[in-house]
Amino acid sequence: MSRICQDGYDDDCIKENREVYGITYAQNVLSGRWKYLILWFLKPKERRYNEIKNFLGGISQGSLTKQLRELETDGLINRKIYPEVPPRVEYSLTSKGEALIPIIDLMEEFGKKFGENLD
Amino acid sequence: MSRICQDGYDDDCIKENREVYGITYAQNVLSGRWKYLILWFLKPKERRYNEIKNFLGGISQGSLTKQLRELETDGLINRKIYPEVPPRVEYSLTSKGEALIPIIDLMEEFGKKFGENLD
DNA sequence: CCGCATCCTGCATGATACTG
DNA sequence: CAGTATCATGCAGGATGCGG
Repeated sequence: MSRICQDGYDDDCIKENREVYGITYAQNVLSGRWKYLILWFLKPKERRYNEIKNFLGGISQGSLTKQLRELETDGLINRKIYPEVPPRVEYSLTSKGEALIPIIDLMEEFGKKFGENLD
Repeated sequence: MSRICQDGYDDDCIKENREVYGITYAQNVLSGRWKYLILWFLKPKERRYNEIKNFLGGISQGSLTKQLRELETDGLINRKIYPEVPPRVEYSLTSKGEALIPIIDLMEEFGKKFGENLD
């Protein structure tokens, strides 16, 4: 999803969205098909690139790398490179990323309670 | 954002995503650029179509109608038509929609605490 | 093993015109 | 006022091939 209110907005949008700025910000850093699941998967412990990829199943390498870079840029995850052969890279939550976990947990509860089948 | 795991998934994706099914479901019903803000705006009381449109500022009529229909189809909002001239339509949260409010509130808090400027 | 570069496609959204 | 219909478009994400 593209970021909200960067262009084409009018004064009402500016005024009103300042009130709900936090919602828009959270939505922006979480925009992306796989980010909720990635954060959820990193919740218990750090994970390697291929662990995440196998967990997500359907994601392409290009997309996974992109989502991980965005999460890193937004300060939600750490990326640690181990100079080994073959290379090893481990991802983990930052404190900012951990602050999103309650949101994700609530979403999980909501879906368990209200979710029907997706098809 | 398109719905996750409807096609092209492999067995891992099925197996693993069942664990996090709720997250995916919540993400699906909330997919759309304006839905969080619409739900937040409906939180205090029911609102008319044009109230929502003015609040959001930048949205087009076509997009707003589409998002409202999706929210209605997913059972998050009610749509009440008053047979007047000119016509009046009021939208309000269902109990299912209200169940999402804690999530939105947490996102607002998160953004207030961690958000930088969007540009 | 963990990427990056490139190309391609679908879909969400916007723009615009029209209507009961 | 609250839509519907149609068309245009930008961008997220997938596919594929190559690289340290």
